[in-house]
Amino acid sequence: MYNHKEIEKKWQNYWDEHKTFKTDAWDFSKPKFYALDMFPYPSGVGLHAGHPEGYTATDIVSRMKRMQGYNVLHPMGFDSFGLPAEQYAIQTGNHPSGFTEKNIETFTAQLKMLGFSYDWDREVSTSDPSYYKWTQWIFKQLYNDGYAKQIDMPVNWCEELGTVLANDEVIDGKSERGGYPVVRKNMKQWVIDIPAYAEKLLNGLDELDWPESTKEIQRNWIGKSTGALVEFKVAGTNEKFKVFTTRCDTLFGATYCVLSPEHKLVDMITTKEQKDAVDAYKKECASKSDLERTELNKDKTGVFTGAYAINPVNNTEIPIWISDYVLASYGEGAIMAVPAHDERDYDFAKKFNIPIIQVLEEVTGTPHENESTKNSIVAIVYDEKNDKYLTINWHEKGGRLFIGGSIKDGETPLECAIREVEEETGYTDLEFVCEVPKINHHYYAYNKDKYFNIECTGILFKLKSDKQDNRNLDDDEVFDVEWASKDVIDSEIKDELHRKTFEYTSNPGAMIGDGIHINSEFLNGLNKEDAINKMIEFLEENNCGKKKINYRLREWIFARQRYWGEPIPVIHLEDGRDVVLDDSELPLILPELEDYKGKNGHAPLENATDWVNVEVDGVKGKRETSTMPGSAGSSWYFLRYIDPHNDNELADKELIKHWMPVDLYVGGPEHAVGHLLYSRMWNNFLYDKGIVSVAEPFKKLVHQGMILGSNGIKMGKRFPEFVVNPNDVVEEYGADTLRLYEMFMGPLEADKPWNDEAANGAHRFLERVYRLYFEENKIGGDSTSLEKIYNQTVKKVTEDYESLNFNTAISQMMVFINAVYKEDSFNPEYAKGFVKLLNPIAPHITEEIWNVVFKNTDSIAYEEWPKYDESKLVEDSFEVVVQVNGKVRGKLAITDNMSEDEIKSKAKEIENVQRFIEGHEIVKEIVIPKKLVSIVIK
RNA sequence: GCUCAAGUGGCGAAAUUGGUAGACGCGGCAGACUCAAAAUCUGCUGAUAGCAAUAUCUUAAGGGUUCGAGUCCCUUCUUGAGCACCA
Repeated sequence: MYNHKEIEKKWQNYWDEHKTFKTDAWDFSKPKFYALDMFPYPSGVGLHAGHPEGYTATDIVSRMKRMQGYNVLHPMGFDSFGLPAEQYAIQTGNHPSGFTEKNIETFTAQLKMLGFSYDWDREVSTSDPSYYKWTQWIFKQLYNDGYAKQIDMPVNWCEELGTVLANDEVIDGKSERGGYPVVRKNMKQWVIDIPAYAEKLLNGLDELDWPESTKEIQRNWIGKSTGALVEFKVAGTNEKFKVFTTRCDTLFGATYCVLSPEHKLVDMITTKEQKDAVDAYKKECASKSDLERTELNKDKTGVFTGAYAINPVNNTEIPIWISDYVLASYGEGAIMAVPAHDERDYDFAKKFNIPIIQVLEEVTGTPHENESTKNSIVAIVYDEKNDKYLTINWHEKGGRLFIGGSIKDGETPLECAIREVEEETGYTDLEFVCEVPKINHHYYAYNKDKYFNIECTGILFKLKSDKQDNRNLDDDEVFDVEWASKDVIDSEIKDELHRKTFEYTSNPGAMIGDGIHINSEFLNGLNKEDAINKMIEFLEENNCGKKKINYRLREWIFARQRYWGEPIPVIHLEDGRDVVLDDSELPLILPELEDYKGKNGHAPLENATDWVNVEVDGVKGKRETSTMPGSAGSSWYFLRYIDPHNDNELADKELIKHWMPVDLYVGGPEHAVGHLLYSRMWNNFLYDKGIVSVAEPFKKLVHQGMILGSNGIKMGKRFPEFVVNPNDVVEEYGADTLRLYEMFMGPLEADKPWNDEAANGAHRFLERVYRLYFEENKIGGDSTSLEKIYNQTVKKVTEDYESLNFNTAISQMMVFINAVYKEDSFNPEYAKGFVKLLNPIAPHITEEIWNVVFKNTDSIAYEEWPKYDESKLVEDSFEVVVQVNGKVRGKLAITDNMSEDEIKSKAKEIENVQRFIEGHEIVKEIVIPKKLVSIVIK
């Protein structure tokens, strides 16, 4: 039995005293490797079981890279501004820094207890003035360049928390922290103009080695959409407004416009008659929170303003409505509505009886030369009582169809449909339900030997009664009239036009897809893409619109009415000017307060009157009292680690150039759009300023999964009996076991339930290894029979560490140890090699073996990583599988120099194979070298 | 509703380009050691049938491509994540 407590303490002390993992950042003689963990918020409860997972992953890679001769930067720090420390301060009246320091101490002790190879001399914490000096300095650069600014904007205001929240801190209209209601409110706000970097942030993603899903989340969050601005004049006035649309090709189908209720123009254009209704509606919207707005999103509401807009392409006057389905914050806060080709507009138009004009029709069938054209209908008659549809069955002459026919001169589609149903089936008692979008169909008529291109209207009827008059058929119309269920229709109606029409009638609504334009003058006949381009050309020529790219990404709200954050280094002067502090005045240190709670949503810093009131060049002013959000300090910490004690700049440029980007970054997926986007923006900005050498800070990113309770549910307050505390595991089994087990549980990225028995199994493996080295004196001999498996193990473990597949690396090491047990001994070279392979995962036990068994005085940390001999991996004989018709029927041992024919005949000699091929004709024989023989019989 | 990811034994999971499905571990069963237990070591362990050799079935369900599919294609279901009136 090995004493993990003694051994782990011993080596942790050794690493501390010898500063084993101190990195000389200026040593450029070796290749660099920067392995980074997302630094924790030092809460009062200490590390949970999930923390060590990601930290162990980077630690394993760091330790291997050191042994492979890299100069490794592997730092740790603390994201120490934030709400819990602030609430502690409010409750106790003490300054939060003491609380924070104490928590950092606890965290540090716990991290050391787990044996991570951090260079502790590089520790940073974001609440340390020597750190936030540079956070303020970066803010100042953003301010000077116009990216940090104050704007009047609607914000997410949380009354309970007394602060403004960023979009990603609001979930379903409630605050992420605490779940309190959040309402929209207009306020003057500090923001960072992250949309200015939208294009760079979007393009930068392509080159990154990140999980595809995370890149996709960021792409969606940035939400680029290419479209056009179209300018509408308001009839009878000089007013104009712009709309953003991605579908300017449908402009001929615009039958109304909608302004958001907050739109500037609303009051100016509303007519007297409509004023009361508009005002009431505006009031109703203002009192709705985001939550209520989204909850009600199915049912459209809105009010007509009484005003009309002039469609610039055809000078048609169309009504202007207001509705909260149009958001003030996106695009121009106004839209043109094309109900025929937009679902939301369709719903709205249906509800308020606004006309719908189809300007795009779907194309079915295959075009052909010399087509005749005509207009047709497809009529679908539904019998509600029996849940069946009226069809005609031509049998082998043309299969099953609905009722179809050509529109005669002077006939409307509806009249035609009624006539055709009567002529072909005799049914006359029909109720018209709806007409669906027209389809442009190409087909060949056998009976007439002609190609046709038709415009076809689909019409849906309900059968009112069985009343059936005499049919009026042509001689060649030989078919049966049959009622068919939906299943029969799905399987038997093959004609594309009829299927499509049926689909349209089953879910009536807007036609969203591509097709060719109709009712659109100069766009007629064009597809969507060509029509968009042509329309943009038209708009630009006529000065009433232009191409435009819009982003969903909003400004990053950069101020909180809280105490425990970085002060914003700006003074508001009485004469209206704002000035930013001189570099020499940074850091602007947080003043101590008597009361850390702000009153009625006012920032706590307003209480520090001595600090707030200042004079600049004889002009009185007040300091900004909002502080920066938590995401400020974490947006650049990876740069500070490179040169953490530099007083003159955020980090030495030459060092940044050498060490950036981060080679491996591991952290939870919950930061996909917050921290990971903000960091990228700051780094891109600093890159543009020439301070950082690369635009993208994190080359490779991996998200660790969650460690779930043994009940398969997220650990937490809900099921406290299933919460695993890493301290307990270290106490019982040791840090090496915790590290090994968490890495063995499954793939790093997956969520995995904890299992006490399996953790014990990991400990058993370490015991097994320990005994092999210490108790049984098994080291010695030449053990050539282990040659292959040893080399395989070195190869697999090295590759798996590199690709972060730790679970399979461990499994391979277990296979190796099992083989050694069978062999009863292994030679010193393999024994040493294995200790090195295991070291990154279980550093304490392997240091102990290296020191005591192999009598080394130095740490194993910088020993050379084992190499494998490729030639030892190659087998000289193989077991080949013999398949008959794809099923394994036998196995065959072959040597390397056997010819294909030899293998084939040997395969056929196998008794069990003969049983299956006897009396059958062999159709084919396939030989895959070194893998299998496949015999195909008839 | 839309987008993405995933579904493999009793459990956690393996399976380079399509080529022996279930490596490794947990749990279970048996044996050795022991007065006994624990620990340890050794063997067996997807299901069904059979003394066995072996056969049949089996990677959420159904279909397809292929000599051969966990892997590729289509349809459906389930779970998780993200977005949610983004014009």
